[in-house]
Amino acid sequence: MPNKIISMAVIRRLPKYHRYLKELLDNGIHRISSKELSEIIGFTASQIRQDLNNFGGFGQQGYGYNVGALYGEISKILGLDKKYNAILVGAGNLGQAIANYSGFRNAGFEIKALFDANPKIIGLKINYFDILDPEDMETFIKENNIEILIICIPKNGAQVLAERAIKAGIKGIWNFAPVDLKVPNGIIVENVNLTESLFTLSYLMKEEY
Amino acid sequence: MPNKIISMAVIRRLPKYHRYLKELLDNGIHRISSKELSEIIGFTASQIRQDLNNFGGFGQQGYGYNVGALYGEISKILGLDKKYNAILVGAGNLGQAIANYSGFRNAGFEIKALFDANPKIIGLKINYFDILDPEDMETFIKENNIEILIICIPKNGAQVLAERAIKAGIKGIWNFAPVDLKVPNGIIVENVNLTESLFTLSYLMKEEY
DNA sequence: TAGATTGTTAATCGATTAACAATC
DNA sequence: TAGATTGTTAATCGATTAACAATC
Repeated sequence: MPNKIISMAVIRRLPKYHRYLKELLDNGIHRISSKELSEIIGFTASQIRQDLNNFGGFGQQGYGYNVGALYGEISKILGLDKKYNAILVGAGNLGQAIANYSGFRNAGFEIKALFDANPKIIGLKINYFDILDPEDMETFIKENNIEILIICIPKNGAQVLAERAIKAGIKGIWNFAPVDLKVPNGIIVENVNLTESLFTLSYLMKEEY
Repeated sequence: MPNKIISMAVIRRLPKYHRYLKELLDNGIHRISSKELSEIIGFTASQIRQDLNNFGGFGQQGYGYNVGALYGEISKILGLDKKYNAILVGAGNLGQAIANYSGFRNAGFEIKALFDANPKIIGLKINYFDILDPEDMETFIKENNIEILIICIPKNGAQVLAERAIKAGIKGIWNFAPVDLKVPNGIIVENVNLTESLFTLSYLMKEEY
């Protein structure tokens, strides 16, 4: 199929549908109309129908959407029906926080090892994760089918690290370093920039609303 | 001044200008045109001029922009010319990672205390932060002029926590709990939803680009 | 002055909302 | 069947890009 191009605006709403549908399911709600969903998720009913119809006609006229079925569809759309192997580089506070968050593993993202340049912790096990030497990263990526690199080191080493991991075969980067990585076509980078987020809060607090 | 309304699209670009201008300054570059900046930041020159002109005419025809002056202007626009007192609730892995990130303090955001419901750590000091009892949060907010609440607890307690803190006087919430908080007008919420970010990466990796 | 580059208006593009025929 | 609600087209709104006069 000649994949229709989906705008980033739509893509960034998908995880929110996923989250709210899960909540509905947990609350035993099995059927919902775009109008009802709009009231709890905060998008317009029209936008919800437009968004979903980018991917297929999941609803039924006169009825609405089956919550479980729609949840399943969106899970598939998000690629959550497969497993991903990941490694995390930079086992500091933030790196360990992310590694230990069980939600990611439950969603199919398995962190296979942590890497850290600090010789004092290389070889240790922290919360069931082996801490390995970054020198050995490429070999590990190749031998363990690692698709995702999670970058939790300061900004200075991030670009070089990314390049090494890409050369070794990873396809996606979840980047917590405050730097815009330059990567070849086909490599996906998703940034989490905490400073940018905090500064946005600061801007909005300054305005007199 | 009857504040012109700035779109979120523009607002979310501001921290990026701030970051790149800082980098230019650090590299000893004191003058830049919108065209040159566009090449390093990845926005069009036209967009850069439009964005900046929402806030003032910071450039000079025939010359471009003075990097230091523009950096100062954007710092002010972001509200970084003042200090903010914050508290963080939920001193787990993620909470401690955020509390210990020195960049925030350097930018004027001071975390005055951590709060955690775990009786085993209440009263302790972790990395210079007092761990306090959440029971005492309201009093602490009032006595220490706390403006920002950082939420690092699981989603279930987040809404109630936010309401208590708002009643006690906080104005902004930096929310790491995967839930959309309902807050009164005038209270600012900035969400960091790691799961949504990871799922976006997953979606993009699934597509054959 | 001549050249460069901004500030700003106008044109275009894309995303959201509205409307309604199709249909369950 | 009648009522409800989708899927989808058309209209609107907003954001980005292009163009150029103003001006340093």
